[in-house]
Amino acid sequence: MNSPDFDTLLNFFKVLANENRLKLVGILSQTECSVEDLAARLHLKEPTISHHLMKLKELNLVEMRSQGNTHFYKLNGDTLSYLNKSLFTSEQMANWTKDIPTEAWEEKVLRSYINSDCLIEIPASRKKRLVILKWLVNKFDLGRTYTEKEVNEILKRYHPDSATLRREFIGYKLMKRDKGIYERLAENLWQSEREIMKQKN
Amino acid sequence: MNSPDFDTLLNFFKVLANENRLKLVGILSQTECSVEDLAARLHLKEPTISHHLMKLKELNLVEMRSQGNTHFYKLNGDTLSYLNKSLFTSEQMANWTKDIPTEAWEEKVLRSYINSDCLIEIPASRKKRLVILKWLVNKFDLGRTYTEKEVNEILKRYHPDSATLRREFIGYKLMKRDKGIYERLAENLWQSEREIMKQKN
DNA sequence: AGACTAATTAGATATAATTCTAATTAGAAA
DNA sequence: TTTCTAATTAGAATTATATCTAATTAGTCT
Repeated sequence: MNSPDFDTLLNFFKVLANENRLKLVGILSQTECSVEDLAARLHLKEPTISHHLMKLKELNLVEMRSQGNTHFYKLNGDTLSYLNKSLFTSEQMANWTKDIPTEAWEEKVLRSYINSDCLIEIPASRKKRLVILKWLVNKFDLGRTYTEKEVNEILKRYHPDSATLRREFIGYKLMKRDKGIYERLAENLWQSEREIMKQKN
Repeated sequence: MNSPDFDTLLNFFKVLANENRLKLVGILSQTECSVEDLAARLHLKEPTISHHLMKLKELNLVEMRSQGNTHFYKLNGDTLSYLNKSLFTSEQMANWTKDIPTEAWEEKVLRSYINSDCLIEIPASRKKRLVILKWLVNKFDLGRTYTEKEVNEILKRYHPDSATLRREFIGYKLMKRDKGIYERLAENLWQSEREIMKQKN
């Protein structure tokens, strides 16, 4: 029995996020009831109760049994305990976000600072600058070295202030410099975003 | 640590019964995020995110930490697991209904068939008739016997058709008859409502 | 068959929730 | 100080939800 997906769970919360429906669940957990009876207990009209019971039934939270004209409803405890079982484990919640791209914000930053592959301006905020620098450092090959002149030449294709950008590469640990020779660093050596954010803007 | 009450739980469902808020919980369970970042990921404006985060914060579902201008939010896992722990036990749910009177429907029936202590009409439906008869049988003392004539006299105070009512007392097992002598039966000997409903109207 | 009962469906209205824009606040940088 | 940035608050507009009355359906009783 696998755990419920995002939509099922959302639906579950929506159905239970109503005072009278939650009370219905409470009542039906104790006893089997007719629509008329439930209407009297909650001081609502029968159509309203029917409407709520429909929503509960769609989720299999209640079961119905007919006896003549009367429809008796009761709780389906199995469904409840199934839904209730470890809904909020980390893995479970990670699943909900699987269709939400993590890089949405970075893409937005790139779109707003880069026009037809050219850097319009160097962002003032440290966080946004990192996004731009990560994009720029991709223009350099991994595993080969560059002289300062070479680095400047490549950077100038994107922005005139190559000196600042070159210095920032070092500051953000996207590149290392040894005796005037530059080399791109692997992603796992970069300063974590978390570390960067601990500093001031 | 006692379990949450009805209102807390209802609030919990209301807060989680929203697609974007549930997604926020999902994202924040994986990583700490700024408002700006969350807005980009969910394609919503910052004020909207702020608004949702407020609701989550009121329930202690998220925590906030400031760093300069930026507010970083993350999930408060403790609250989640507290709320998630055995919400739907029978005892728990029984608690929700403690302020809902069980007899609401019976009272409604009484109100509609009895006017200033007089029975307007004998209900056609078996279920409602039982309610009326239970009310009527209270007019007789427990532990003493009545002749048929005495029973009729008392019943006539409430409704002219005493014969029918008297016969129904026997049918519903609210009274017993032995050689023309009637006696009221204790409640625990009555036919259960469940039994009565198994019969047709 | 016709009358009655309980439940449901349809449609209208009232209430609540979501989301936006614009204005405001608080902190950081120039 | 002034400017900029990120977050929040206020207020309006859209959208969704809950509830009711009236009409319909299905089952019973006479």
